Amino acid sequence: MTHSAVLGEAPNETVTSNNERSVLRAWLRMLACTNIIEGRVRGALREHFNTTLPRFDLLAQLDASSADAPRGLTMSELSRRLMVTNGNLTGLVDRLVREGLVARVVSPPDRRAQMVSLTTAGKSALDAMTPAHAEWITDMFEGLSDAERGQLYRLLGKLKRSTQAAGERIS
Amino acid sequence: MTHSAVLGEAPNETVTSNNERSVLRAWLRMLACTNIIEGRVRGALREHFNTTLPRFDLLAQLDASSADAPRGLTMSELSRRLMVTNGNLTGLVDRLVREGLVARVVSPPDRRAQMVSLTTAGKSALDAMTPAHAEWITDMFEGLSDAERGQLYRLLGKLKRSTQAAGERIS
DNA sequence: TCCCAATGTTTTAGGCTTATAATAACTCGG
DNA sequence: CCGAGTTATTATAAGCCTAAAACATTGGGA
Repeated sequence: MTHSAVLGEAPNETVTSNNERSVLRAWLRMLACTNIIEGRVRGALREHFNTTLPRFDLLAQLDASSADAPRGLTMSELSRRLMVTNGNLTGLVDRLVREGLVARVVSPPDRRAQMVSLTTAGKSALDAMTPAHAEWITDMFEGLSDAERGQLYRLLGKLKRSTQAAGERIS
Repeated sequence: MTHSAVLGEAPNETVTSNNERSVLRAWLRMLACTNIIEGRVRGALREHFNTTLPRFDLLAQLDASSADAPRGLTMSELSRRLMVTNGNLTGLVDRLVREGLVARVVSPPDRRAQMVSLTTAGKSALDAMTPAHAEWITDMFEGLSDAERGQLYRLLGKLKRSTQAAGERIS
């Protein structure tokens, strides 16, 4: 922790502080890692199961919610949990219904709402994909020890809280 | 903004190892952080500069390459550096040309190739955005100390190498 | 009862992204 | 010099994603 880091940079030609540079370096590396891993998962889902990451995520979310909500989730609740817009979900669910993996039925008590749920075929498809998905990720993290994974997890937790704090400073 | 934080559930404890769970936890948290930060940057670029992240990235890449390649980059070279497909770049450059931020001219020595370069307006637009962009990122990393940022950077470097090793195991 | 604000969903317009196919221009061996 | 293979780019088709507007239904007062 040098003086310059605390007190600000000497008046060089550079406007960018060391502080800022170290942040940008870390961010760009994190972005690169995420994109590599996500890209591999997308490619593997396509190659092995002929599907896409958003579809897998949707099926996984429905399955995870099945204890909580055995009759399924509404479009709005699903879009909240998947952190995507309602409009996006409309098309995504359309395609999964067409493939027979999810069912969408009007909710009797509120005819505006649609209950979306996994079909038997959807559950089977998900069960086939889940172990492979876990294996792909595990394989890509193989170079990190258990301790390092824990350290990464802890740091990312701190980063997540930091981003939330930053969000509140704006709002 | 996909890949919901759902997969950490282990409905079958006997199959999913602790090892695998710790990997999935770390991965989902990293994905969450990246999506949060990237989403904020996208929103801020749109709100403050009425532009998008891919366009900003393209301008930044051209600027970063200007020492290396003062006449600009070809479409293929640009797509390699931005890690997107050629077809993607065609539309992206189209829009930036329409906005007057980049120029695209046929390369005299090889009439198949297009040299893409920043216009004066493009350079000005980039210069206006760059400090704000750095500030947004810095703000979101504020909760991490210098040492923690370094630690994160180091761990991510190891992760990146790990993913590359995993890629070679497949190929 | 009827209106209207709130809520749930879809539509629309625009942009990003990929894989694959098509087109254009270059290079080089014969 | 000419055709085959290679390389650079664009076109196409499909899907993902968002914001904003439109549409549909509900529920609670006046």
